[in-house]
Amino acid sequence: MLNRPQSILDRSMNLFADIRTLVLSSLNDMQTAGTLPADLDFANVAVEPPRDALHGDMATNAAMVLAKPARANPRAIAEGLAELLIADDRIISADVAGPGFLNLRLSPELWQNVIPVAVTAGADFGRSSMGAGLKVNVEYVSANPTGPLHVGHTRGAVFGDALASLLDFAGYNVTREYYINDGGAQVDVLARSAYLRYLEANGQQVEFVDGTYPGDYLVDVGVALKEKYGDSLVDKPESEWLADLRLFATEQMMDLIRADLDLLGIKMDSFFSEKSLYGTGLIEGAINDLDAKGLIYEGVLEPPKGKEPDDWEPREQTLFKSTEHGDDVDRPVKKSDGSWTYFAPDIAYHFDKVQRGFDQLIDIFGADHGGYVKRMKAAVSALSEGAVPLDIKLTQLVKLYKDGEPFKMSKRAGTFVTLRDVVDQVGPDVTRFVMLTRKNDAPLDFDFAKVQEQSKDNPVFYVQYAHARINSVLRKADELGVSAQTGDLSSLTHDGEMTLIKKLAEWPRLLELAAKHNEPHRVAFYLYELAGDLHALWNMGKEAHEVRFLQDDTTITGQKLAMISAVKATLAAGLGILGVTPIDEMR
RNA sequence: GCACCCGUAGCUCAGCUGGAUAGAGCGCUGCCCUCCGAAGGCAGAGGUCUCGCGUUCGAAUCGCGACGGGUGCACCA
Repeated sequence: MLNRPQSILDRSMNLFADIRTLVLSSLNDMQTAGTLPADLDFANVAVEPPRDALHGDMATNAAMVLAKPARANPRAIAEGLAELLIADDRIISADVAGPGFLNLRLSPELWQNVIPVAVTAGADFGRSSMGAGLKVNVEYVSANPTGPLHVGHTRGAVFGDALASLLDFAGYNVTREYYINDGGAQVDVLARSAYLRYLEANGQQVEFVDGTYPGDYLVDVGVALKEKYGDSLVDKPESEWLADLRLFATEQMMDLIRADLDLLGIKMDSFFSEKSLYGTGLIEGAINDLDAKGLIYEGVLEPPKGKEPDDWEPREQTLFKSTEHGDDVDRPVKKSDGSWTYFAPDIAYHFDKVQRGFDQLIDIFGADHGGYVKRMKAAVSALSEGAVPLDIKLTQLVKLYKDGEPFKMSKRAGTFVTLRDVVDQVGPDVTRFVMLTRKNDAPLDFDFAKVQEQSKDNPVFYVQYAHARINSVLRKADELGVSAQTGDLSSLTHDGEMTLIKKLAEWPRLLELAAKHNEPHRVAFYLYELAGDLHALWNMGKEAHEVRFLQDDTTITGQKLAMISAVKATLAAGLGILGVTPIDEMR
């Protein structure tokens, strides 16, 4: 997806960026003319949609931002700037308002011009070169390979995947990665549980005591084990089968997880195994690197405060001086018996990411991992000497409801609702969209009945419906032998049309902001608003027949079809990022 | 006890990282609707942005301190 037709990239998609460029060059002219001092930082100069449409099309805060450093009256700067801007034929009016806002009104042609750009680009409309090909690693899901994915994983999976797509769309070179926690004690538990299912397959009665996984999903593994080993492992001591079963069961679980991800259309670029870090010198290498930086020492930690653990006693162990990189306390990398803590392979894994040459790292964790954020950031900061930023996004809990009642059961897993349960109920598109209609750090209520409702308060339906509506009009137009034409668009001047067109023009800017902040939910909210503007225009057509899309005059119809085609392209682009299929027809 | 996240309309949530009179959906109230083009439309009421101090031309947004809610605080992964 890196080689895009130049013609698309060359055309300016972002009208707000264009006008900002104009503002900046005018400010430069003022410097040349001596109206403004030479040494000014324009980084904070913004060109934005105004909060109130009555104020104009765009507003810039340039005068207010520069007033202090330039030691000048903001309104005076604004007036000087207005004079220069108005000379550009794209600007119809430039009015100073309030404390020094400069409200700009743009020519309708300029707005209308977004239509051919969107129509030509199609689902690539808004694609940006902002990321400049920087290599970003997005690590997400990374669930223990001990069972099927559950709802909590689902949110992380959807969020990570949409974020990866968003960054790709914004011009980053993205790698989607899954870290397989196949090195620790939980895999022993898995192997023992699989062994019980194996015994069961061999006709024995077994009991799942505490510390084993009772879920049905291991039944098949037991059967597969019987096929492979017959009864040769029955009554054998653990030491004879544990290693083999760890491997076997982990592979089976990863197949299960891959199948779960597949249900949501998620394809990882890379799976990284924790196990591969052991016995290969990679952990030692990473710790040595920290040691060489003077960040490893032998010491004794203070007891945890406020918890009064009864079994706590001071012990000397190998510690990482994470406090030098912003953590609250130093963290152990080795246990007192000399073996690695779980943190050590995590350090090695992130060291490996740094060494693979990524410019940025992003980890998606569940909210219950909030406690690891600081230490992971400290590790990456130390290992990369501050060169590689690590952003960690925590996804909050998902609360499931059915008709307003909390919903907790799962047939397959016994104790939790699986990803498959959810997708089977509502489908991948609804699952994905709903999970993205909230900021990642806000809890999410997911009501099975509500998300399938066909009404305005269901954003999934509302956005899909807009896409289908456009499609239905285009189909009808096709039957009438009329098609979109993007040459002259001067008939599109109605308020409702201009509102819609201006919303379209915001898309490239919004996309870049969403990518900059790693917030895919902004795309979902934008699509809802865009769909709302389209539906509003449609409804206006009941009264004002001149805004209906299909008119007797085929020239005018062609222009309107171009407009809704542009909306369709934008919806497709946005839904594509969210990983939701735009539908052509409501059933 | 400490750290992180959150606190915006009756409810569920946005609010573009400091801008103008704080928005949407639901719910409520009142009108309208059988439409190329079903799964609705328009309007209205509803706010001390938890509270207090501070930073400045300007704060829901930034800082500090309270208060309230969530999560986490091991040699577990």
